[in-house]
Amino acid sequence: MPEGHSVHRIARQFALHFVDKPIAASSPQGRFAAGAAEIDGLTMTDARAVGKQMFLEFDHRIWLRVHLGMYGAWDFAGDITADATTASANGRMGHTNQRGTTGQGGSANDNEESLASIGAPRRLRMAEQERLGEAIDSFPPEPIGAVRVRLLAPDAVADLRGPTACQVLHPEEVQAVIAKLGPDPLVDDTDEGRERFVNAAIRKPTPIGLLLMDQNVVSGIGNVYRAELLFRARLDPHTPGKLVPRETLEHLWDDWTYLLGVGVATGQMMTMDDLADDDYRNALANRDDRHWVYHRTGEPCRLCGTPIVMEMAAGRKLYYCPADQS
DNA sequence: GGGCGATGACAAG
DNA sequence: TTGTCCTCGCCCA
Repeated sequence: MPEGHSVHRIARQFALHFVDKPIAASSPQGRFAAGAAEIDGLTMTDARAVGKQMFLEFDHRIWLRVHLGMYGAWDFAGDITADATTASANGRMGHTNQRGTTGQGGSANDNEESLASIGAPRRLRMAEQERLGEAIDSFPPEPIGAVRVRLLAPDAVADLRGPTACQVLHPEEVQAVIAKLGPDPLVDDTDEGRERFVNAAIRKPTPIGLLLMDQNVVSGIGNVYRAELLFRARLDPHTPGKLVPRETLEHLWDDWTYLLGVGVATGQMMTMDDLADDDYRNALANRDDRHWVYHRTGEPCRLCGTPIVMEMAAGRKLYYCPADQS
């Protein structure tokens, strides 16, 4: 379920608390026993995200590639970071609460789960959303559910459940995977990334609504950001890529860059940032009421009142305003 | 306590 | 286009 912003946040969690630490790897569920054995006892040397994929490096020579797919999740516990999410007037970008700080997280109506800081060792689930769980009474805690792989550092542990992909790769294999992916605003230089995206989209007969979801065209966009980006651009999702003006494609890239930055900073897919501060805060707090069109079938468009339309596109639900996006 | 949908991605036909 | 991977939270009884 996670779109690109979540994966970058998870990679940051690993960078903060697992990189440069020796890792005991295991597969409590058993399905990844062989892979876990390959990295068991090695030191994690890098953690990075490209689009929806995450790559963890061990001893500068071997990588673990993880893709969470629809329902994958990482459960962290121990010495980890819970990011504070604030929507205060001067704090839209949020801030990172390092572990162990007293963490008064922000105003009272913010998301209390995201805001709490981790004083005592706690569980933290990182998937499409982040949820702070109960304190643990011993370390490491027992795995919960079907854990494909457990990565245990001296003071922190990460359990992976339900991934689409989890495999050990050599450096050249990692390069091959990354080479096939479209640009990621947080990985690729902006000008070069924008040009790659535009060139990949501008001649295609494929509808722009499908191109934005194609990870070979641009990395990290999922069903929520797809719908919201198209609405923000007032663009008809059915428009073939070759009929979308270059400047509109450039704008889509720039807006994706912006939304991804907000998402990584706050942990929220906040796409209605041009509301007044009070409304913005309210939208952030109310998860069902924070998007322009996503998941709003039949509800009035926030701009023109026309009922939002939902249709299936390549097996996924596509939401748009038939009046504003025409 | 059962059924269903989900913020992916892929292969098969 | 459809089926499959695989898991969980939510909705409804």
